[in-house]
Amino acid sequence: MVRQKIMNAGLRVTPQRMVILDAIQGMNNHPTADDIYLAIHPANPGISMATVYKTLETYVDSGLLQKVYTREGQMRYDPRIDNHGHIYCTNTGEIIDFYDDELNKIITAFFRKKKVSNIRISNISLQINALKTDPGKSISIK
Amino acid sequence: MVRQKIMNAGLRVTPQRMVILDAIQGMNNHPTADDIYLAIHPANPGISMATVYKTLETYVDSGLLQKVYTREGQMRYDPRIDNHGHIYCTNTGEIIDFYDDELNKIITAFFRKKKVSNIRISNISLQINALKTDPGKSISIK
DNA sequence: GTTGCTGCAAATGTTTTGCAATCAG
DNA sequence: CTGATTGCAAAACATTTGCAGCAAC
Repeated sequence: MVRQKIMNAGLRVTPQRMVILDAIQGMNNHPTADDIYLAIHPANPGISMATVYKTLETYVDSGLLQKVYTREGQMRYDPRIDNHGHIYCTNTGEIIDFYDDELNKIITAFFRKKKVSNIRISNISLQINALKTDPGKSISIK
Repeated sequence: MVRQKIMNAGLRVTPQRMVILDAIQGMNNHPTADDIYLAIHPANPGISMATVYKTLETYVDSGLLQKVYTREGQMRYDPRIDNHGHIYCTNTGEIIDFYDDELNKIITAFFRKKKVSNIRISNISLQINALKTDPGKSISIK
């Protein structure tokens, strides 16, 4: 399944690429390159940091992953590639996915009726900055 | 006027702070720390890079500036602190401000009617990824 | 066989830090 | 006067690069 995804993206299938793609798909925390390296290192001590970086960049270029820019400055990677937003918790540092179909439709409709000139919009996402009231519990928007 | 803003933020007024705040307010390109350093350097060769970084960070903490996270990884600073969005031009690398009052109202209304639990939303902004059709010309959304 | 991928170590670029001297209030 | 701010140089950190060897197709 991971192998298929890599092939479909037109990339060569290597053991390193399979391990890395598999790892990031099992995480839902928007890991950094280092997070991924640490996660795979015990079982794959031979895979280098440089390979992790190169592979992630390759995946972003191929559309298998998205990059998420953070307040802290280092890049994070996101296995979800649909048009979803992110909730940045100011106090806990968490980045939580946010998706709402209705809101997506509203925003899409809004831009469709606007006169947009000289650009082709490829994707629109929402960035929500928020304070987590109780850091121990999870949040919800329904 | 710059002096007043610094005082109102509860900060000590120093020549360096005045120069830096004045410089960034005259730019509307979301400058990096380096951009600001280069802009002020000719007239103020004594102001160090470290001071530029410390001062910008102080301003962000005090709410005088916003940080903008970029695809390229380095931080940019934005003198606009209202709830505005950014258009990231994939091909030119530009970051253009986007503000629409109607859209702001739509999004605010949307979240007001939602059940939001365990967070207090402080600010919501839109990130628009787009391709500039003609890199020479400017873009518009009306 | 050819092309692209990997790992290493070194390089790069940005941002932060420790600390003594200086300045604002 | 006192505590905050500055400048310097060094350090820290994330990410990229060059290149020789190796692996995928």
